[in-house]
Amino acid sequence: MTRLSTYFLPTEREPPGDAEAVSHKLMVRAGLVRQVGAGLWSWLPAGWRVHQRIVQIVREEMNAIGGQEMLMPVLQPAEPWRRTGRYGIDELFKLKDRRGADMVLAMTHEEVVTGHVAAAVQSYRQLPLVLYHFQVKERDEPRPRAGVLRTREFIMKDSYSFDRDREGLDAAYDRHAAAYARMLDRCGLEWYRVEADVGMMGGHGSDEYMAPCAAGENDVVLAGAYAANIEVASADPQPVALPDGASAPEAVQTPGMTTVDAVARELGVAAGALLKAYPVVLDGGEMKLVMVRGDHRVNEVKLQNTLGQRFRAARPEEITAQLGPAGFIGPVGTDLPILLDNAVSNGGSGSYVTGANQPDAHLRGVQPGRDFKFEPVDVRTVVAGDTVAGVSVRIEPAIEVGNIFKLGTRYSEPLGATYLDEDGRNQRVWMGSYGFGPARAAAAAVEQYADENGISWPRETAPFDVELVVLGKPGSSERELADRLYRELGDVGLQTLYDERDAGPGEKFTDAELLGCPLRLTVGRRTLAAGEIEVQIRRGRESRSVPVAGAAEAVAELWRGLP
RNA sequence: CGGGGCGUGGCGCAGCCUGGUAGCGCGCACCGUUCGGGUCGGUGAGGUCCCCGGUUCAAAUCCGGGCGCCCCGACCA
Repeated sequence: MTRLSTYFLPTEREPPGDAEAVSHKLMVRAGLVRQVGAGLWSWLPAGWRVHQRIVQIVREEMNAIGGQEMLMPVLQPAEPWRRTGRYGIDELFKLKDRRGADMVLAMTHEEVVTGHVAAAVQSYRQLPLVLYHFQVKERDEPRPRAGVLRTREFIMKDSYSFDRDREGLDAAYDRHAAAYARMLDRCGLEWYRVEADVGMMGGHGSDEYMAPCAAGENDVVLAGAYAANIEVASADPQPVALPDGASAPEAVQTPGMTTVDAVARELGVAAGALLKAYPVVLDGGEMKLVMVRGDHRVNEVKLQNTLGQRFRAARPEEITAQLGPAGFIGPVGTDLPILLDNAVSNGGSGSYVTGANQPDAHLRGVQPGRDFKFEPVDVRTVVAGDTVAGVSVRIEPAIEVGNIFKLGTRYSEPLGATYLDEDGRNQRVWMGSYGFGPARAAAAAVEQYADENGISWPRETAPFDVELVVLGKPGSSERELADRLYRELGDVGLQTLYDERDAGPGEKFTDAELLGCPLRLTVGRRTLAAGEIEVQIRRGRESRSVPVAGAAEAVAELWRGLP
């Protein structure tokens, strides 16, 4: 129960001059957050209420799957991070204590939680376990952005599952997925679960929870039941018109034409009828030639996963030495291993244009298989126009609000988390980790539901259930009734923000719609004459009236039916 | 890390090019007015012009260096 006249809710008429994202502008204007430095934010009282509500939803759903809440420190010794090989991560904040010991500020808590389990768990009888906490994470991001969407310090729920084996992990993972679906629904978000990159750490599977919105930093590929992060998405390519084949490749002069567009225009063929060469050098020094359609782009994450090892783009002098001048290279006549993207058709009657590995020349009439040997791969980035099972893909920006990950023995091995099974044999613990960002969930809700008047919170995450606005001068009969209604709203369990400031109606209405509580009650002369109170539903701004008698209960009933 | 931009009362901005008493709107304080969509009038407070150095009789303004912040890209265990 909160009176606005004494509440710290500094609203602004103008957004920060440097804000771009809707959530950034509105969360600052509504008085929810304030910036302290790049990627560093304070949560003011109303904003913190939102954060706390989301935390509580997550807590309830984690407890429902048997999670046990605990707390681990942000400041940690560096040693376990060295053991797991994560000390070298650029984003990891590193510091020394007064004795000169190396310390880190944790970006996640695998090292510490696994250490506890390693020390305390000896028997299969102590497994499985799900441990979690809400704790500050520190990440020295190269580029914080968009208000609280990408920050250097943020609170995350991270949970960790510990099981005897892969089957146990799979079950824990599935339980988390079910919990995540419930918590995201309760947060009122539109969301997708998408296949994600498991990253260089290997691992056994990963899904991301994405909230689509304009300010999102990730692209998700959607087609019917298919949903994947564009980093790992696969789809069937849009068809392309190919020139007829020839009996053999024929060289054509293309002076100075080093781009796909220039060559396609000169030869009068579609960009997709060209083969683009992307030479890469593997960790061991071996060079391979990756080929994709001219209208496609190599997806480095997919290529990484295909190669199964680190790689870098070849340097111009390496390209010249092994193939030919950059801009004119191709797969014909080279001994390099060739990886050909699946979007390139082979076996048909059509043919492609490629670089000739000679200055100012391309080859046309090239047919994969006949003119060069290759290994088929899927390494391109999905584009609009592609299809999955016949359905055209949509590509939408989205915010990652959660990520679940099958770690396997990635951490239990270096940190020595083992147990004895029934036969007395030492076995490694199988782990999963599961993150969720309440701040991002809050920002995503702002992004998804804001209108030209401000924020429109989902029912369960709003800072208050109801904002009660009283009009009329201090001491008027409206004030008296509103004071009573304020108490009654509390009695029926509604969290209410009471705007009893000595301010004009316009200012109060504007502020209420900016803050975006699901319901706004107005006590004023106009409807009071008819024995009624106005209730505005923030989302859609539809207004209706309830009788003064029994108003609080009627409002509570209305609130329960909101999204 | 590459590219671009910004830094002037609490917020949003002008002034800088062409050096000469620091301005506007909103907000804030007080008085009156008004009370269903940021009402109106009056009075007033509030600024190391990001920092350091240089040029100059004189620097918010010109020059050099630094710091901070934003946007695009790269990156994002």
